[in-house]
Amino acid sequence: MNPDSESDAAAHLELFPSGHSTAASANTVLPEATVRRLTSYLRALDLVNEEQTTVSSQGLAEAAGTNSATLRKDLSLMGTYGRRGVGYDVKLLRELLENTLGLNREWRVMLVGAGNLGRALAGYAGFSSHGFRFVGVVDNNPDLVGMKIHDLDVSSSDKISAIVTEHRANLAVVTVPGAAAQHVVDELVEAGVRNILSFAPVRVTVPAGVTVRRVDVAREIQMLAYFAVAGGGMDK
Amino acid sequence: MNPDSESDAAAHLELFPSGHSTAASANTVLPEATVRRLTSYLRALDLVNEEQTTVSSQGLAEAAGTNSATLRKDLSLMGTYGRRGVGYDVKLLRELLENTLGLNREWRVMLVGAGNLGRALAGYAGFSSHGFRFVGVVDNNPDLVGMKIHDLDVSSSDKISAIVTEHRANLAVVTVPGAAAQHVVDELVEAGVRNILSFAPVRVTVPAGVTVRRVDVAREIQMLAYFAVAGGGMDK
DNA sequence: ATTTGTGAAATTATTCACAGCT
DNA sequence: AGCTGTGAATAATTTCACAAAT
Repeated sequence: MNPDSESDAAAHLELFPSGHSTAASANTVLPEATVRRLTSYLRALDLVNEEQTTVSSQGLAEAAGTNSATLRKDLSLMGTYGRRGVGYDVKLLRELLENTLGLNREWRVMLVGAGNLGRALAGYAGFSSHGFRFVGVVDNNPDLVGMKIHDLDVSSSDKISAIVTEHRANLAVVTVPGAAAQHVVDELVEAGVRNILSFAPVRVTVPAGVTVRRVDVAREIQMLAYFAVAGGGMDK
Repeated sequence: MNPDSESDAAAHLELFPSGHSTAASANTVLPEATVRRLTSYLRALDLVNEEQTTVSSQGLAEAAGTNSATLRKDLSLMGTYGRRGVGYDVKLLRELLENTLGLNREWRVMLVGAGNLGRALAGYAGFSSHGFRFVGVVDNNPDLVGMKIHDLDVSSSDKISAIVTEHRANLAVVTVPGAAAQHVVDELVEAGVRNILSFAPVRVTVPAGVTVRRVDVAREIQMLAYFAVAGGGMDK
């Protein structure tokens, strides 16, 4: 199973069950590890020299923190054609990655939870530059309702459904405490949201067809602690 | 290589190179995937009934979102002994997990970046409850210097080294913009910090022996977008 | 009667290495 | 000569399935 994804929506069937899966094009779902690296490749593309119109698997892989064989395998899964002896066209590759990742669409994001974390995310440039636009913010703290966060009015939490509908939100970011998370997610799902990024430190359950990805900060710092102790990065 | 870890410090040698790696006890470094799940098991333990003194691999795995075989394999890597026909002792298992993950130590955490994200993390209860204590906060925004964040005074960024030394910080959390990240990390490393959790959206380079774990929020939302599109969770 | 611990099998992911194109 | 695309080889991880323990 998928370690960070909490629904079955990401665990997919092979659409060409038998042998001939050569150059799968956009039909097969890519492995999660590959998708993770695709985001790195996209970011690494920003680092290539402005004048450079082409980039080698070697060069890009280094910037992205992998090796060239992995990169070529990854790209070949999307049916990409670089040019032998030359490399990959930078512009084309960026488009391919953006299309594959679904960043060419408009994602209308509903933010639930307007605390420090929510505010940090609402202001994060890395979202807006890739098609993610916040269309609504709610919080159940009355002190926050009415405040403005990056041009958006904070509404009361009982408006979730209305706002999702009005702005046709197709993605939600949840930054509420663990105790509130399941309830909030239920409401979002009920309102029709099928894609949720949750920062709450609990596992939530959702119906089939809904994907929840979780960012678990506590887990990350715990894993850091483990490798520090096990790997000798612990002083005294 | 390790997808989320940016130094070699987490990629370790097998300490018993040849065959007999049965019941590895605390000597071998665990696979990253196992460590990730250990954090889930620890969290799932909080969900077991107060009166329940023992838990089965089946029950705990379900709460943690895996299957029982994986859980038993994971625990067996730490040389654990549950009791056949009975299960695992809840209290003992929690201790084992905390010890293994290094959560029984005191982690003195230096926070660099006191923006919304930094403040959110400084106030996050999930840290303090597992041995992570913030000992200093710096920011290079003069407006923030002198402010208090959860009992800590925000200092100017040029105090990094002094504060790390004074409080013997052994872990740092970095929430600065990408452009500042490498510089900040260099200073932390120079000051002796060997374990860094970075939220900056860039890859940083560090000397061998220093571990950087990165939490990349942009990546997570992009991956969510991919699975939404590829998996049919995209309306219209 | 349960439930662990673990070899063996199956599956998945990564890396090698080189033929084939430019 | 340089660099991709990809089968084949290797490595890592997960799952099966059952003997051993209580």
